This record gives sequence, structure tokens and C-alpha cells, in this order.
Amino acid sequence: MPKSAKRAASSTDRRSGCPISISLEIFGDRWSLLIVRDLMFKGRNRFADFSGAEEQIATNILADRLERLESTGIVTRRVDPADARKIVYRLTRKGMELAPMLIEMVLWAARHEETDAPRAQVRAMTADRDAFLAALWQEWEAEGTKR
Amino acid sequence: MPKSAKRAASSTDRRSGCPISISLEIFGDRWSLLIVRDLMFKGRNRFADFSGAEEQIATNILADRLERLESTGIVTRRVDPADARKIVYRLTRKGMELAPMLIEMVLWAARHEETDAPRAQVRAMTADRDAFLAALWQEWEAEGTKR
DNA sequence: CCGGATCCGTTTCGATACTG
DNA sequence: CAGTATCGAAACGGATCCGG
Repeated sequence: MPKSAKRAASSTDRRSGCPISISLEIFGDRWSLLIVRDLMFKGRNRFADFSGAEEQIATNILADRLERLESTGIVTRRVDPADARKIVYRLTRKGMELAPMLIEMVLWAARHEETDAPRAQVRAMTADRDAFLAALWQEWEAEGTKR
Repeated sequence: MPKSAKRAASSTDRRSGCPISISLEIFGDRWSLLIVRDLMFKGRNRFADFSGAEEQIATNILADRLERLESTGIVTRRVDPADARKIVYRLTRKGMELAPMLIEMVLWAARHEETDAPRAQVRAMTADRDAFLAALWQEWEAEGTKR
């Protein structure tokens, strides 16, 4: 338990600072936000889903990032009630509230880099962002209530 | 020149992919967005300004990130016309267009973590985001035309 | 099988000293 | 002022192993 203890310590003794700096302390790396993306947009919620994603994250790194995201209150981890062998990860409300930032990130990249984002989705994000967000939340609520 | 050649190659042979993944390839690390923040919100535009920031980035890392941000078209680097000994960094339009994403990042952190963001600024970002953005752009234009 | 943990070679980071 | 050079420390990443 030394690892999680260390994490807990480092997250509690955080002194206040620039919001961007604090954000980057939490998810300022190559992988954390990809996991959030998988959970938020791609309906992935299991360890193997993430490690099977196109970006091919190593399992040790994945385990570390999931633990970190859990300790910062962005994802939760629990045993699948339908199959005790499986673990289900899920975004918290705090995690879901990263959606606007991720949407801006998608739009920026779609405008400036070559991406495979479907035109339709990009248009939906820009033209009717509120509806897009509402749908995302609704999906999230549904996931949470179904048992 | 081997270094910049390598960068150029790796940025040209990029195949299209998920916009979030591509964004994180560009600025998915602890430092890149802090430099953008300094340029965008804090009026810093010189090497020593960045390295003197509260987060204390090492000079070699700073040099590397500036080079990377330049190669991806987010910042420009040029000699200060008023003082040939000095270098001035500046955001490109592409770099400025990261503003909405950074604003969402600030708002998320302000809501969920302890930050030192002034209440007034946070309120300005939420209540009148368009005006806030417009002011940012105006400042940027002014910086660009003054010689 | 699933969700990791461990091992280990390689890459990157970061602090400091130094330079044009 | 705006960076390099150096070098030890840390993180990464692939492969393999393991417990339930």
C-alpha cells in the first residue's frame, strides 16, 4: 500500500496554485486524457478496453494512470455486479465535467491538424454544443442507474 | 540541425488519428501548455520570463518545448527589433486558438481544486466568455502590430 | 480469462554548471 | 540573455508472470 499512500499524501498536501498548472499536475501526460476519452466518448469501461485502444498503452502505465485518476476523483473503480471477475471503470461527475475542455481540444485539432474525427460529429459539437453535452450526460446517468 | 530535422520529419509523417490523441502528441506534457499560458494570459514573451515562472521549468526542457511548439506552429520566435540581443516569443493564430480549451481547463480546476485564480477572473470567463476572449484577441493583435 | 504486478533495458526528465 | 552540456534520477514500454 505504499504507493497509494504516497499518492494520497501528495494529493492532500497540495497547496493552491495556477489552475492550469494544477490541471496539468493531474492529467498533464500522454495517457490520462486518452482514458477519459475512452470512458466519455467511446463507451469503453474495462481495463482490456483501454489497453486495446489504438494508442497501445502498456498495461503497467495503464494501471498507474487508472490509480491516479481514481485518487484524484476522476474515475471510480468497482467490481461488475453482473460478473464478479470483471472490473468496471466509470467517470465521476468531476470527470464528466472535463467534457467541455475535451470538446474544445477536439475542435482545435480538427481545425489545425489532420484528424479522423467524423465531420458530422465536429459539426454537432460546434453547431449544437449544448445538445451534444446533454446527450453525453444523459448517457452517463443511464450508465449509472442500470444495474 | 539533426534535431530540428528529426522534429520536422516526425511532424510531417503524421497519419491522421483521433483529435485528442493528436493534441496530446503536441502538448500532452507537463510544460507545453504552461508556456502557452504565460504567453496568452501573463504577458510573458521571453525565455527568462518562462524560466522564471513559479513552476521553475529547467532551461533545457524549456528550450526543447519552445522548439517543439515552434515546429508545430503554435509559437513564433524572432529577434526583438528594439534590442537585437533579445528574443521574443509570440503565439501564432493557431496558438491563440487554444484559448477556449485553456479557459475550460481553468474553469474545471477552479470548480474542483483549490486554485489561486482570482474570483473576478473566473466570473469574467464564465459570465462573459465572449468578451473575455475578444479582449484576449485584441491584446494579441496589438502586440503584433506594435513595432 | 481478466486485471494487473514485476522485471529490465531504453528514453526522457530535471538540476546544475557552463557558454557565446 | 538565451540558451548547451553533462549526468544522475525518474518515467516509460515491452515482455512476462501471477492471483482470483
